[in-house]
Amino acid sequence: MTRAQAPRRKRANGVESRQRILDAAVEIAGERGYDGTSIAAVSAKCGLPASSIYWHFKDKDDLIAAVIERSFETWLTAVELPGDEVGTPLERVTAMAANVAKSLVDAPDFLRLGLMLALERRPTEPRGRTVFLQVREITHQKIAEVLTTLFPGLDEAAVHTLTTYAVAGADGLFVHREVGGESVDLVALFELHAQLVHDAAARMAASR
Amino acid sequence: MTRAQAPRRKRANGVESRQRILDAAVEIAGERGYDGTSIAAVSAKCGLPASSIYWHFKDKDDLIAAVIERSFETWLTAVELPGDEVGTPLERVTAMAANVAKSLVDAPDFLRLGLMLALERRPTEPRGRTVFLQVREITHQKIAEVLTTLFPGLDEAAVHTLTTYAVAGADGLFVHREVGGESVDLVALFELHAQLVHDAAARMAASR
Amino acid sequence: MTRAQAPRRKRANGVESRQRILDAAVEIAGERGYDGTSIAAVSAKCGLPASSIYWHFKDKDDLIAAVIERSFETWLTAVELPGDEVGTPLERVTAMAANVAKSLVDAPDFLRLGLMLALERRPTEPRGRTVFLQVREITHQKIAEVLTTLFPGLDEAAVHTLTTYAVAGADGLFVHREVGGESVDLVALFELHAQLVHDAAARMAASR
Amino acid sequence: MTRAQAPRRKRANGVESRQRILDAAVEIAGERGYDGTSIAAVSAKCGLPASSIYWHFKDKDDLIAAVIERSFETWLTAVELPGDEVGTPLERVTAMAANVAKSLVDAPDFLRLGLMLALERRPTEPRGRTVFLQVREITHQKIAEVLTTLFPGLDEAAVHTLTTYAVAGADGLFVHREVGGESVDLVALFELHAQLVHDAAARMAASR
DNA sequence: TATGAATGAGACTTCATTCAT
DNA sequence: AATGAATGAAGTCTCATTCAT
Repeated sequence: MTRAQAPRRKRANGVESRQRILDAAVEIAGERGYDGTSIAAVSAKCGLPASSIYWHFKDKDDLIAAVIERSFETWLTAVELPGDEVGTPLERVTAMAANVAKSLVDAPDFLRLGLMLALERRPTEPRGRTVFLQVREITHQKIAEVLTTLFPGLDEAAVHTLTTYAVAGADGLFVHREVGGESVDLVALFELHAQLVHDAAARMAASR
Repeated sequence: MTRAQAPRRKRANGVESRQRILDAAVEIAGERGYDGTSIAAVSAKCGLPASSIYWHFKDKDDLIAAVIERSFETWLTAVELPGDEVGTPLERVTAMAANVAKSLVDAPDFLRLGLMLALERRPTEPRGRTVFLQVREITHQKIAEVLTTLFPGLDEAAVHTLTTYAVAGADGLFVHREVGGESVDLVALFELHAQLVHDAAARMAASR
Repeated sequence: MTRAQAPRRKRANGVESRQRILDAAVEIAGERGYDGTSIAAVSAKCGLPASSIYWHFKDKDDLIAAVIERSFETWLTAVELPGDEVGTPLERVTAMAANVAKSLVDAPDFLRLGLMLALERRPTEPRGRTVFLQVREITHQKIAEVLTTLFPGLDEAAVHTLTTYAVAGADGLFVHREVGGESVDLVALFELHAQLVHDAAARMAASR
Repeated sequence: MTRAQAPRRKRANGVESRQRILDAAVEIAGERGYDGTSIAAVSAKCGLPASSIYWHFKDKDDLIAAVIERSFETWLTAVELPGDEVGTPLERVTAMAANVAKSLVDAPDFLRLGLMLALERRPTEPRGRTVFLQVREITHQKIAEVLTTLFPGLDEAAVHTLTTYAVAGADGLFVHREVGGESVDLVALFELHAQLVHDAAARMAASR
C-alpha cells in the first residue's frame, strides 16, 4: 500500500509531549478506567495525534502503566508527612490519617484508577494493575512499620491484620467519598478510622 | 396411520432464555465491568445470538441494570439473617458481619460490578450505577436500624457516621479479598470490623 | 463507549453475499498477495461494508484460505479431463498438458495466489498457505498415478522424481507466462514439457 | 598537560550503515515480499532508526530495488562458473546446472524475492520488479549463448524456446525446494533438468 | 552523517444496534 | 419468541514518510 506524507509543525520536544500525553491520560483513565480510556480520547485531549502516542508508549497497556506510576508519585508528594514525631500515638496516627485523607481529596486519580484496575479480572492482566498492587504493597509496609514503632507490644500477625484493616478501611472510605461527592468529610472519617485502629492496636498490645 | 410428529421438546422459552443471558452477563460484567462487557461476549457465553439479547433487553444499559438487580437479589438470599435476636450486642453484630462476609465470598458479582460502576465517571451515567447506589442505600438504612436498636443512646448523626463507616469498611475489606484471593480470611476481617464498630458505638452511646 | 445505530437496506442473503466477497477477494488476492489484500479493498470491490465481511469470515486469514479453497475448485472444474483414454502415452500426456495449460490461462488466480503464499515465510503461517500445499499434494498424487499407469516399468522413486519435475516445470512455465503476458504460448510450452517428461519416463522405464 | 581526547573509534560510516540496512532488508524482503517488508521492521533488525534508512534510500521502493540489485550480485558471485570449457555438451550443461543449484541453495534471497515481485500485479510497478526482470533477461541471454555455442544446429526460435524452458524449469524447481525444505535435493533435480534440456536441444539440432 | 519526534492515512477488527423474516 | 445478516462508528495499532536539529 502506498502511504502519503505529512507536514511537520511544532518543534519536537519529547519530554514535554510525554507529559502532555500522561496529563491527558491520567484524567481520562482516572474517570473511565482501562477500557473506557480510548487512545483517540487521549489524543484529542492532549492535542497530539494518536500515532504520536505510540512513539512515546509501546501500546495502551504501557501507557496506563505509566499513568499509574506517575500518579502514584504525584500522590506521594501530595502526602505531607508530619514533620516531627511528637505527641501521643493517637495524636500522631490521627494526624497521619488526616494528611492522607487530604491528599486523596486533592489527587484521587491514583487510587481511583488503581481500584478500578484491581477489581477487574481480565484474561491478560494489565501491567498497570501489577504496578498498582506493587506500590500498594509499599504503602502497606510503611504503615506496618509505623504500627510496629508506635505499639512495640504487637506481634507480627497482629500488625499484619491491623495494617490490612487500616488500608482496606481507607479504600472503602475513599470509595464512599468518590460516590458521595464533596458532601462527604473524608478527613473526619479518616480520623475516626485512625482512632478505631489505634484503640484496637492499643488493646491488642496490652493483651499480649 | 399417521402418527403425530415428534414432540418439540425445546419450545422457545422466553423466561429461560432471559436467565441464560443474565447468567452469562453477570459473569462477564462481574469480571470486566461495563465497557469490558460486550454483547458479543455475552452472546458467545450464553449461546444465543446477539439479536436475541436485544429481544429481551432494550440495550446494553438495560442489560447491565438487570444484571445489577438480579445479582443483588441473589446476594440478598445468600445472606443468612440471624434467626432470633438473642445474645449481647457484640455477639449479634459479629454474627451478622460473619454472615455478610460469607455471602460476599459466595456471591461476589453484585458488589464487584457495583463498585466498578460506582467508581467510574462517564458522561451519561449508566442506569446500572443508579440501581446499585439505590440498593446500597437500602443496605445502609438497614444497618442504621440495627445500630439504632442495639444502641438506643446514639443520636442520629452518630448512627449515620457509624453506618457509613461500617459500609465503607465492608467495601474496603471486600476489595482486599478480591485482590488477595482465597488466602484472605474475609470472615475474620469482618468480625474484627464488627467489633471495632461495636466498640465505637458503645463508647459514643455512653458519652452522650 | 456509546455506539450509534445504522439503517438497513438490502434483503439479507448470506449465500450470495459470501460469494460476492469471495469474488472480490480472489481477484485482489490473485493480483496482490496476502499483505496486499486489504479488507477495505475487498469491501470496496464487493460493495459490502468491511464489518459484513467479518460476519462471513472470522478474519483475514480465514478469508484468504476460503479464497484458495474456492479458486482451487474453480480451477479443477476448468481442467477438462480428456474423455477417453486413447492414443499413445505421448499423445495422452500431451493432451493432458494442453488442457492444464488452457485452464491456467483461463483461471490463473488459484496458482498465482498459491505460489505467492508458498514463497512467503511469515512467522505465523497463513492457513491459506497450508490449504494450497495440501491441494497441490493432491495434484501431485494424481499425476503420479497417471505416470504409473502409463509407464508400469517405473519404480516408485522414479515416479516421484518425474512427478516433482512435472509439477515444478508447470509452476515455472506458469510464472513465465504471468510475467511475459499474452505473448507467451503457454500451451506450446506445456506440450514441450509433456514431451520431455514423457521421453524421460520412457527411458527410465526401459532402463530398469 | 592536556592530552588529546580519546580516539573516536566508531565515526559515522555511511558505507557500513548502508550495508547494515541492506543486510536487514534482504533478509526481511526475501521472506515477506514487498508489502510484508516494513521500514520499521528493517529498522529494528539493523539497529538504525527509520529516519536513517531514508537518508540512505529515497523511499521504500528505492530500498527494495537496491536489495534486488545487491542480492543479484551476491548470487552472481556465488555461482562458480566452470573454469575450462571441456567435456561433452551434456557434461558441461550438467556441471553448470549443478553450480547454479548450489548457488540457489546458498543464496536464495535474490530469486525468492524476485519471484514474489514478479508474480504481483500492483497499480504502480515497483522498481525492484523492473530490476529483477532486467537481470533475469541477462541470465536468459547468457543461457541462450551457451546453447547456441553447444548446439550450433539450433535455429533462433529453438534456442529461445529451449532457453525459456530452461529458465522456467529452474524457477519451478527452486520454488519446489523453497516449499519442500532441505529434504529436496535441488542439485539432483537441476541435473535432471539439464539432461532433459540437453536431449531436447540435441534432437532439435539434429532434425533441422 | 545521522536521528528523535512527529504525522495523516490506513491497516485489521470489534462495537452496539437494527430489521426482515 | 427468536435470529441471520447487515451496518456505520470506533477501537488499537502500524504504515511510509518528513524535518528540525
